[in-house]
Amino acid sequence: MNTKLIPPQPTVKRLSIYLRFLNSLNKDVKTISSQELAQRLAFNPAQVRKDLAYFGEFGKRGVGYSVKKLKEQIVKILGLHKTRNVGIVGIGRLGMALACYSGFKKKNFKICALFDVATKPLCPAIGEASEITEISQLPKVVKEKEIDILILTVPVEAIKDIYDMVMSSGVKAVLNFAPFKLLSTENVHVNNVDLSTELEQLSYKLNLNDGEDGDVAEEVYGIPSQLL
Amino acid sequence: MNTKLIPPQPTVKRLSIYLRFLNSLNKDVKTISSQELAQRLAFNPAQVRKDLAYFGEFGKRGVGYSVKKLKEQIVKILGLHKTRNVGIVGIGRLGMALACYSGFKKKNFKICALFDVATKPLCPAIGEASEITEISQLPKVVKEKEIDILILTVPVEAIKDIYDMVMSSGVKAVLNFAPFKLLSTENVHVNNVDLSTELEQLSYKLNLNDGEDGDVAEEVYGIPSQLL
DNA sequence: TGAAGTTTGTGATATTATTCACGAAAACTA
DNA sequence: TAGTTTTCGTGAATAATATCACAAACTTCA
Repeated sequence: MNTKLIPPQPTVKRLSIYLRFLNSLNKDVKTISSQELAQRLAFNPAQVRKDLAYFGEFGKRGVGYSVKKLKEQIVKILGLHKTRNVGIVGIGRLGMALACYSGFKKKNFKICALFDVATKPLCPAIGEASEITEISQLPKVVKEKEIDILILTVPVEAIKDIYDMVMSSGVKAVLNFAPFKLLSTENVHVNNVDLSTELEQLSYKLNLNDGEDGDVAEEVYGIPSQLL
Repeated sequence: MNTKLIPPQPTVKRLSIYLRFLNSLNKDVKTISSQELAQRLAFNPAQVRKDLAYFGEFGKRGVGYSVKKLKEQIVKILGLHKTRNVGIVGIGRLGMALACYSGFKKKNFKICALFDVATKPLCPAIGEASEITEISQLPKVVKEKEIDILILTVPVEAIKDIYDMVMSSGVKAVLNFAPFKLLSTENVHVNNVDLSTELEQLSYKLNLNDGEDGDVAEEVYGIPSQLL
């Protein structure tokens, strides 16, 4: 086995996707092959096997992978068995939507602080963190509540004001939704999600089709209706 | 020049990022070099040049790129000069947040229909599409309003019910936020955005740091405080 | 038991993407 | 004008990622 090698980032990304799919499976599916997994998710079977083999030998030849065991392994690899304390900075519509999203709770992400410049009316659905903390308190609260991850959903104009505060707060990871690419530092790992970029990708594809005909050939498409 | 070649997807993704950065620039910055662009965005200068060279020769040797001209070119490449009609399916918190997000309007994405199972109270900020259409009307409305892109923000349980309707509606592109990977077909290009996956990536990084010490070396970090 | 059928794990190979390195073009300097 | 500096565009080299292909391990069934 090649456990010593550093797994490539794409592999880690796919692990999330595998896990999500495994979780959606009916309870009576006890075992799954790389073939089946790959087919459903439009990956290559060898790729699935290789991804998993980076972390150990989870499969059984002639059989496939035990769904239960595989889920446990991926959870462990991704560190999802540990509870992570999450704070959200900028409680607009998007921040609120994320704060209320139940999917996070299920995966051990615990929203435990909400930061904003002003006190705003809160949705009642938020369990843990039911009030808004003034943003100047951020460094203090990050330390007190041992927040691991900050989600930034502030308007882009506000990014500059809070950047230094966030990066020096002691938080180890940041998920930034503001349309402004924040760079990782030695101490803080930043992931940028840009919703506009996603739409723009689609626009590009549409534009290709508009322009010239028959230009989007040779792409491998999945099995449309096979929704599980 | 190598205009004939098909540009790789990563290139298209970066174009969005270049454009966003160019737009954030002060008006008096007339020209920018691949060096400067790369430094700010943690890319390689040669990569920036190559990305742009796929589409033409936009730069001037010894000078750099005209910011104004470059913006225009990228807008054209991504097809952002054309107005795209967008519908949102599933008007929960996230759907509402996207519907109200002003960044889309600026980029010629026009939210012109909101679909959901039930009529819900609407936020007043939405201009164009100020009421919710019952989801069964989707195929009809997509055709009537010539909707190009559907954004799916339905709960994951609802995906199966609407999948066929969406894919056969005549829409050409889909942006799916439901935590379930939808596959593209010959006629419909799907982009999946999974917010949980993003958090899980961070969890993985945190987990690496937790586990063993000094294991996250050799990564190139950007210039932290250089926010423009 | 043994032969046929599956499916894993992985070395070898192919493909894709990034970075280097340098000639050519433009600008600036004196 | 000639020399120096800057910066592009791009072929070549490198690195990263994905796919192929096959031996080994396991199951099934006669």
